[in-house]
Amino acid sequence: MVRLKDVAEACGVSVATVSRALNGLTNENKERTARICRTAREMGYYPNAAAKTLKTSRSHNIGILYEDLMSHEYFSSLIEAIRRGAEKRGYDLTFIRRELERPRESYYEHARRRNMDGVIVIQADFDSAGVIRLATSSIPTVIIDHLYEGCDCVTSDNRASMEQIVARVREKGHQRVALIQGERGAVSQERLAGFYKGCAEQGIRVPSGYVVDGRFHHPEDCCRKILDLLRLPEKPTCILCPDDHSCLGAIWLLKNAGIRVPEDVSLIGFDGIQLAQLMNPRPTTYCQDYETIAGEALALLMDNIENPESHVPRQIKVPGHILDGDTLGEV
Amino acid sequence: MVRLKDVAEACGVSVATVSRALNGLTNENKERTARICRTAREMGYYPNAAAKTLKTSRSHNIGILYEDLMSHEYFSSLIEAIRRGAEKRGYDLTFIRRELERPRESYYEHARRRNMDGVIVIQADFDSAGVIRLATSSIPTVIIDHLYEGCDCVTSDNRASMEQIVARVREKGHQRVALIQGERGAVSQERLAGFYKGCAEQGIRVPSGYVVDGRFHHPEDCCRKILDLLRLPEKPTCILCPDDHSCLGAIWLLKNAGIRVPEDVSLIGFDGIQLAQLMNPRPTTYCQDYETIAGEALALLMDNIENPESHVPRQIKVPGHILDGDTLGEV
DNA sequence: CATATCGGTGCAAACGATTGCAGAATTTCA
DNA sequence: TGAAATTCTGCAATCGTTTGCACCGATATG
Repeated sequence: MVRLKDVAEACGVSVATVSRALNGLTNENKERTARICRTAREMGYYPNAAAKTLKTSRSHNIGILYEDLMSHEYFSSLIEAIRRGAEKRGYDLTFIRRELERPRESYYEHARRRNMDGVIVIQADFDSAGVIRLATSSIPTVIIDHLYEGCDCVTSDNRASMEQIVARVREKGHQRVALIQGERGAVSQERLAGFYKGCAEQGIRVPSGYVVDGRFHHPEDCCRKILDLLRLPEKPTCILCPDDHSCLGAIWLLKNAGIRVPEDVSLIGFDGIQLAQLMNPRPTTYCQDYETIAGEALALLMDNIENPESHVPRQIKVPGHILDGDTLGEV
Repeated sequence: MVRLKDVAEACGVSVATVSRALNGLTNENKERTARICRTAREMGYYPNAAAKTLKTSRSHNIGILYEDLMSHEYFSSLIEAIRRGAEKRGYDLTFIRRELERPRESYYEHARRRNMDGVIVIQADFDSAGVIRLATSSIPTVIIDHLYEGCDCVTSDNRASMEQIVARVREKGHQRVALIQGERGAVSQERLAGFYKGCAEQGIRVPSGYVVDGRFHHPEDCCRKILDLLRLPEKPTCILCPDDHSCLGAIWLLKNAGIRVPEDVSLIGFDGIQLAQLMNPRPTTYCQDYETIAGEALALLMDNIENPESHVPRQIKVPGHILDGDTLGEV
């Protein structure tokens, strides 16, 4: 391995000079500096990240925290977008280990041990001690899809999304609209608020029993809740599902019960996963703009990393858009 | 940050002693050792990975290389499986940057700079100089879904998979079976060989023009090739697609041409992605066992990392299985 | 009792980079 | 031309670990 020292010897200067030349802490156009850079390149020199990190306590490495579900397209697309952004800014991405695996190492400790400059939380149990510890620690952290007080957060504009969806549903003539929520949390709260607001604006009455608790990414649960809703005396004509995966799974499962979508009931998804566009029926859904979400998250993180003193935590809401499919019928 | 030195002072011993105590290089049961470990824990000590790496030149970090397509379920599932395995063995995973982004940093240099102990190549242009450089370097490398001479490789048993598929297709009565290949490469070669062997065994004649070049993960291309095949004077009744994504996309696109699957033509996919099971029709496909693929890849990598001298490169073929769906009809 | 053995300990030198400091070289300006 | 100002350079300390070496006390052996 070629060290700074080797380059220094080859050039007949000190390591300090080489270090400064390579890092541009000296006049670029000076002939000697140029020669050093060229020699370094020729010798195949590249800096040792560990040494650099040790000395500067900056690793140019950021942690990605998610607990499972990476194989869901929404999350993997998000990670991919983050990766592209991080690359562009000269950062690498390392997965944070799940706490389960290493008994005594918390997320926080892992991030510290690896000298991570910051962490982006993609998907986790936001009520768990581990995540809270991380979010309230001195390590710059950005949370996606949840809201913590005093912490950088990026989410889709869940409230507005619901208002838009309700408006679209109303356009199609629906008067009886139900909502299946995902797990309790900031996202669900926002969506619920948007749902009520949208219904109020559209003059849609929401009978009790039209808003039910459910789970994200859980087709069976979603299907069960749909069947429950359809057994109500005054049954809904359109049901909003927590996400595309639940929605699509539910459609599949409903077939067994002889229920067709959208003929018997309209369904709306959430996320806008690509592959779903190859489905039959294609879900009508709300596309989250994960490119922008990733970009905003990185921007916040970079600001926090680079200006830790002046950085003020923000909560950013990213708008998405409705994608029309086949699961929302006319009434 | 708590350093070894702090623990040493608190215990009234030298840093060397603490280091040895924590790393178990001394008699565990000794009372003093136990006390040091306890104190370290109480003080919230955890080792600094950068310092450790610098000194030992082992980072316990492995690189993941893929160039795009992470949002495809097959790849994200594979990465997830690798992550779980790596975690269990005490390793972290870091993405290798695409060469495009940083003009002068190659995959090899990135891996070296970050002191990566090894690299797993998930998906890449296997003919590119960068990947070859990496695979032939001194950095332990495992390739998934390709074969390099003298390098650890793990793939599905592509040859056998095709034989099985052809047998299943024959069972359903098909006599005219065509194959759309993915990009040229080891995987396609193996599948082609398996296809011919399977056809020979089943007594299926393969007219010229029944084997066409195509692309992986490219629905439009796949659809075009299918239409071409269906224009042949003696048109096939069953077509094997390069992968599920192409197959599903093609089904969707074929609708526009008024072609129904499996009524007008049977299609077979490859990969066995989960979400496809919620589709209509569900693809009949070959499930790759990515848990096992990930496990084998890690096992090879670990062996290479830990016994670089005695390690001999191997090529492992992992069997999968056929998943029956709706796209293979009876003739 | 003297000597060899042995486990445990501390000292100090690495690993490969960055950076404050002081002095050398260069430039600026009178 | 000479002094002051400015830029560049090398020295050496440092980041937090690991580890070879020498040493020490305790135990085993003759």
